[in-house]
Amino acid sequence: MNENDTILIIDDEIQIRRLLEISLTSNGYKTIFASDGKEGLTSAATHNPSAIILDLGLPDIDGLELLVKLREWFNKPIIVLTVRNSEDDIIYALDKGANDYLTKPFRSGELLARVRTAIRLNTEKIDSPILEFGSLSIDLINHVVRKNNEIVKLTATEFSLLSLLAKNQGRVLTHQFLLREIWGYSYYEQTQYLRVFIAQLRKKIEENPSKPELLITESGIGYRFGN
Amino acid sequence: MNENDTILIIDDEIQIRRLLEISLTSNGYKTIFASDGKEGLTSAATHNPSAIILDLGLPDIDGLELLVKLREWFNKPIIVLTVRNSEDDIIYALDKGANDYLTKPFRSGELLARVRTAIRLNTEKIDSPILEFGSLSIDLINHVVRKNNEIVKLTATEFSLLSLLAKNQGRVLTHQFLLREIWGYSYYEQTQYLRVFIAQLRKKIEENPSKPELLITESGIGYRFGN
DNA sequence: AAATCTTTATAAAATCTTTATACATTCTAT
DNA sequence: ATAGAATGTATAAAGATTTTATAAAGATTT
Repeated sequence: MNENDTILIIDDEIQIRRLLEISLTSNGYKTIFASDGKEGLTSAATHNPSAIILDLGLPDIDGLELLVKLREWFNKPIIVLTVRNSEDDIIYALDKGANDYLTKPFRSGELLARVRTAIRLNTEKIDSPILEFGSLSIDLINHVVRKNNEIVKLTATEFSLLSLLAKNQGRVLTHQFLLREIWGYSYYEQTQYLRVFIAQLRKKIEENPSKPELLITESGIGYRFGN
Repeated sequence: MNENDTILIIDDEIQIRRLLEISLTSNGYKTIFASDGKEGLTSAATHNPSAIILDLGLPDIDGLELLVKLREWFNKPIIVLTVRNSEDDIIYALDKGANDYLTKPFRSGELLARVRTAIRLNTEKIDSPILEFGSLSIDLINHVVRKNNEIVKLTATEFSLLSLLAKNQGRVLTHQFLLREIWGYSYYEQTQYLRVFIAQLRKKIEENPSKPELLITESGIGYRFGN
């Protein structure tokens, strides 16, 4: 379930960090910590966590500013956890892209439930468990791809790439986006990786790999799955 | 924006209903009310609201039961709004599919922000801005252009030019402006580029490329999309 | 040792730029 | 008012550049 979910905590209070670490790790999450805004930004970029818990009172920049900066590219849940209880802050944070807003002191069971909810809402509309496209089926939960009911053997990277494209069927995903999502934040220039893996996928899932009907090239932009 | 969003309020307290009605309608939402669980279920089914605000203390059945029943088929946001403040209730409600949980008394600005957030999170990945012009559609986010529902393959530059013109439908954009926006600041004299690309676009999207109806020439000035 | 991922090399394809040419429109001098 | 010049436009096509597909070698991981 949440075995691979990493939560980034951006907060400089030692006690809060301890508390969060205990309750999150004992519920199967991995945790990373950042104690100021700058560290938070780079950590989000390098680790690509499944969610961020963000304090607003940071030593270097205001948490709401950081929220806005993160939202320029970070599309996973951001849960604000802060002592600031003014309605203005709450409204501002939610309207700037926060998924939830909790005030300290907080109850750790509730926080956990809200983390679960945020992650669930973020993934459920994408992850219908089995995607079907003609004779191709992609089982996202069991990591199994079938073509004409026969299992196609894909490597981990091939599967990630295929499922990311398939989940966004009909949409052009840019080279940058694909590279950042699958290889990591700093790999956005390694376009060649994509070409190699797209070619491998086409060999495995296309009826006629030289005339692809599923994995479509958008020259100069990226790739698209299906129409 | 939220002009067509209808919110169903399932709550039997008159004062809460009045308060919610005022703040929601004055922010552009339509409201429907149900005062017990049974009415709530049928109302959700018949009106298919964009979100539900659910009180847990209902006269006929427990709100958490109703939540579970609703979630069997209702996939839009459900925001629980209740006096019940026990952590168990909060965790249970969130894990059973509530999108948010607010306790009474509540601040109406915050409630509105949470409603906005819930609706945004529910829809943001599903629909993207699509420009429609007769049989032509331009999906700006997914970078897909369709004519009579068939995908028109455009190059990156062609797409930029078309979407820039279409976003400014009816407005004349000068040669200089178009060249600077798409090719770069110093390209403002390369009017010939525009002619070449406009001609290519007309071949791809006009019914009759020699009598353009979408990409209109404004001689000596620039080009215009549509009327 | 086998499988997978990364990197390099190269040919092919697609796209963009530039040139050439024909057509259309506006302006000007008679 | 009209011939002719000047300006603006459409389009095809050649040339240059960028992007892509693919195989295969090297590195890394399992």
